[in-house]
Amino acid sequence: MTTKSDGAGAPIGYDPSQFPAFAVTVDIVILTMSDGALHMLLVRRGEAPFKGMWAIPGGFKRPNETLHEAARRELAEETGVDVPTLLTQFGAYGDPGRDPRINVVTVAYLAVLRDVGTIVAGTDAADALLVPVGDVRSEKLDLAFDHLQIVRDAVDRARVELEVTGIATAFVGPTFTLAELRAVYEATWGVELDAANFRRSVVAEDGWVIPTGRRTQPGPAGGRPAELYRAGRAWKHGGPIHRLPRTTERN
Amino acid sequence: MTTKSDGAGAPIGYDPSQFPAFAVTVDIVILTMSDGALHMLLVRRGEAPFKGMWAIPGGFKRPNETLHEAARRELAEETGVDVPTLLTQFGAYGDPGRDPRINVVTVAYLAVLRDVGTIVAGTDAADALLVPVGDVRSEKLDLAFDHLQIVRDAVDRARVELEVTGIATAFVGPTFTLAELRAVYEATWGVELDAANFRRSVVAEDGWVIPTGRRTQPGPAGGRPAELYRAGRAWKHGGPIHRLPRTTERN
DNA sequence: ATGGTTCTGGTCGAAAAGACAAGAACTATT
DNA sequence: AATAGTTCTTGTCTTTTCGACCAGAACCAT
Repeated sequence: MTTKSDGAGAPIGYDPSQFPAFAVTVDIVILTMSDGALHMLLVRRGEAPFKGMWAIPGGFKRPNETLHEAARRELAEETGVDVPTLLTQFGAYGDPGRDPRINVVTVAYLAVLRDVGTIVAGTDAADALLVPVGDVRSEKLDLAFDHLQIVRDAVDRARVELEVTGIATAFVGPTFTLAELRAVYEATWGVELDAANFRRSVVAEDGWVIPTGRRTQPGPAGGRPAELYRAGRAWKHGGPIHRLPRTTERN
Repeated sequence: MTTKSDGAGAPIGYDPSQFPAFAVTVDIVILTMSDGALHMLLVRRGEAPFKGMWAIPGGFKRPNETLHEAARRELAEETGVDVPTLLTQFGAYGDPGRDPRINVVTVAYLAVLRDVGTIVAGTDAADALLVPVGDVRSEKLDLAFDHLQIVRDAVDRARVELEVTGIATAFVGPTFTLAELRAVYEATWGVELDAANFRRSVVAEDGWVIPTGRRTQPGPAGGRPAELYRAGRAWKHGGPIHRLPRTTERN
């Protein structure tokens, strides 16, 4: 049994055989926009348990690295992408039996990326797949372990982050139209926003987006060419809150 | 080394000797209001390392319990308090060397409680102390391990929760005045709010607080007796956002 | 030219935020 | 008892923001 003699936060007078041993892993949920819908990256498991099922990329934490470094390393190893700052830790999962063989506690990270092509480049493409998040959340796609719960939490967190910080610009390219940016909000929230009001709300926030002066080519259906913007400073936690305009009934 | 052959989220074909072993602990930051200021509960370490220093209560996770259960159990063991729903996980910490002896990954929880008397009752009072959070954050009080960082993150999280959910009512008693509730916001945010506007903002939010019809005894300085309220439904994550009124320049 | 589509800017009413004044209900002091 | 000081509550006013909707601008297709 554990020593609870002094009530301190960490074990006292322990030796390595006195506490239950756990494996610690990190899992990374990669979100990205594709075809106007929110997608995420999955990998297929090649061995038991859950052989053949889809899972979130991840792996063991090593003793000589931080959790954040482990997540960054695993992501780089499996996808070839280096995302130093965009990794956000959003939860730890340690239910007994979540891995049928050993005791595993996993720490989950969230990354929002814009370019899908460079993501799958570094890994075996046959084992990696970009799927709509909606298919995962609606259980049209079964995930290994408790990864469904992890994905749900990841999307919830992404919504909050989207509202509080400025990571929405991480979803789009280095230069983007406000319609693309609006699509990110609409896809993650499942709502429809007024284009005019969204524009004002975004532009009014000082330094959020910076106009480049250039314009896009209109789509095949025509339409007025949209102005191109680039991302301003991306706010960290604790920055001012950016509320996105709500939409109400319309007639 | 770890197998990264298939790029799946958890180890494949492993056996218990194939992955680095970690101890997993849970730490609980207990926040409460006392004398109009935000306080937190600390325990004193009786043995090395960090002997004699203050630390957050916590302890080992067991293999047959969830992280949440572990936090709840450790909190009950050390403080005699049972808080089934108010425990919020807010971070995992696993930097190498954060415990000088073994590899420890800790999962941190946040609890906001109202009644201090019942908290310290269940434990050895000599080892437990309620201190102002300000003293910890300003490093007037040294904490063991990386607990200072954990406390800082806890308060940051509490502020967000306060703004997004209705847990502010968890800080105050079962029945409270709006001035007490306002003090919670002012203490955690370090701002001053207009009493009249705060009242409206809180009462307008439907079901947030419920008037009891009774009144308080005025303080020694007199003053009009305040109406007593009790907490309405406490909103969970995903509920409507309650913005607290901002205060601007005054002259 | 004409109609359809998409982005941009303008306006207008409703709602909310914030400042401030005034009243209400108490205690303490003279 | 009258008065002053304190604290909570209510009222009102101005300013800002939100959300809806319309009209124009700039493109495509036929």
